[in-house]
Amino acid sequence: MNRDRAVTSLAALAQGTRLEAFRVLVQAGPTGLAAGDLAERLGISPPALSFHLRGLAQAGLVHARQQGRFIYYSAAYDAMQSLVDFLTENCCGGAACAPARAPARKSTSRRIV
Amino acid sequence: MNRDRAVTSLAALAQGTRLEAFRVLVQAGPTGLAAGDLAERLGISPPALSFHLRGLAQAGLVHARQQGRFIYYSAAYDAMQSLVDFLTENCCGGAACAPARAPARKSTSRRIV
DNA sequence: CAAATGATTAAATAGTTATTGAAATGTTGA
DNA sequence: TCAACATTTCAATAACTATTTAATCATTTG
Repeated sequence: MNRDRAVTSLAALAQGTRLEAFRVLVQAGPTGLAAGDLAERLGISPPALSFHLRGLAQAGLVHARQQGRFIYYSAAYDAMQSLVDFLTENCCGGAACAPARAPARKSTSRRIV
Repeated sequence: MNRDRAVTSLAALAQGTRLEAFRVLVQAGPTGLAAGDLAERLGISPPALSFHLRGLAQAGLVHARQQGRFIYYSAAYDAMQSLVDFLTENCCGGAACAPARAPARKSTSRRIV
């Protein structure tokens, strides 16, 4: 995992329909779902689903396999785990993360967010 | 954490400059960095940084505090952890989920606080 | 108060993304 | 082969995102 791949993966998940599709596939398990079933479940048109699945597949977050006239999509758990590992690595400069969980200091400085 | 908040957070991280900014802040620790220092470090203009920090702040991934004329930005570790938890929850339909839930092979970095 | 500094906001623009309907591709079974 | 079905690709458009320059806001200091 590197920055560009992480951006691609994050972008793939950073959209309501795709995040929902991915989560449905995660819960569907390794067998996955046929594209048509997934489209119906999400309430979107087949071309719309195809567009979004393309993004997820390019990011490596879902796998597709053809079975007869159906194409089954399933979640790529390992890719998901790689992304999570990347996001959480080098936290706190590699040092102990304890300081990060210290309550926000009530200094004279003004909190603006 | 819900779907919409997750999408906002993922979108905030799904851009090279913002992901890089966030990672720099994560490594900078709880004190964070002044906006100017961060802009210089990333090699982008102040307005560009302001635009990107706004996205990260709205997603709750960074905190800002004013100190004199400087505004210090720091990573919100707890928000990051919430996102990671959301992404990995309900994995495999709640059933046994060895592939995705196994401890990270090369590190123990999944938890960041 | 005025000047200087750090940062944000505004306006304009180029580039990217999502959505829709129509057409095309590929697979199965009569 | 032909008809039916599942899915994808194409083309057009609307909406959103990122970047730039100029202007504005806020804080400190002379």
